[in-house]
Amino acid sequence: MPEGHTLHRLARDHQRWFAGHVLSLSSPQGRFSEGARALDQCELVRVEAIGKHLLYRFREGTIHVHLGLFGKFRVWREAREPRNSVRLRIAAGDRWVDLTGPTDCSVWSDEQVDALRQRLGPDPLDPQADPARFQAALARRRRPIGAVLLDQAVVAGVGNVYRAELLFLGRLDPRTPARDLPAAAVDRLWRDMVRLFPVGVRTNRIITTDPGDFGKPASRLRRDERVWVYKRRTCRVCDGAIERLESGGRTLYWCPGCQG
DNA sequence: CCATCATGGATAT
DNA sequence: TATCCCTGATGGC
Repeated sequence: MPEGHTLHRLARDHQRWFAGHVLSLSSPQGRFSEGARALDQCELVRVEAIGKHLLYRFREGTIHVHLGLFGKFRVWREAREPRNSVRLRIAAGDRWVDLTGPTDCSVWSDEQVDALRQRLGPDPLDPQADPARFQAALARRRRPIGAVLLDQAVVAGVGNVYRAELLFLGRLDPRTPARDLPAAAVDRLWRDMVRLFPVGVRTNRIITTDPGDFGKPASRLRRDERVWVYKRRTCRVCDGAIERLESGGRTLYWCPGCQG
């Protein structure tokens, strides 16, 4: 789940449930006890997402959460004992939210938040994002586009599923050096992100196909129907075999017949 | 029961 | 490029 859309969806939900409320914070697992205590019973001002990062802003400080590969939130509508692995529990009114397995959950200063903004590339889910920064970053890199799309300093929020899908939609060979891409291809990558990420936020799933093609609503699509290549065996377009390629340290799925 | 794998990323070399 | 960290689901024995 945790590519950029997941974090933006969480920010939206948690903003709705918790902003303006005084929160009860705890760390049943114990590894965030100090931070939870520091901000316990403070009023949450707002929740925001930047790329794959989640920020809970209080007047007294900010809680930064990065889910990594394993992080997960679970939501309850009635009180219940948290499992032992819960790093952070947030409670207010009749909502209980438990966070397990994050790469990071810590209290940040405003300076640290600024530094994060500095080091991340433009986030296609941010209405203010500047596509020129994305174009410029690609023009500077000779590494393969497949690896470059995972670099959060180039564009914030893309993960292993979206990168495979974006490359397929653009019919791009993942091994192409980023700076060799024609302007039209770079343009298309950005436009596809701006088009698809909000679908991810809305549905809380990565969907890059057109549900209409299957004659059913997005919520009813099977997993292999929601994507063009990721973890698929055959290509929807040419029926050729989908191949796996190690790229940027992760497994990239692509169709050699269609891409390139 | 245990090994493997996963939508991520920091750090060491 | 390799190693490590975070957790949980799954499949083989």
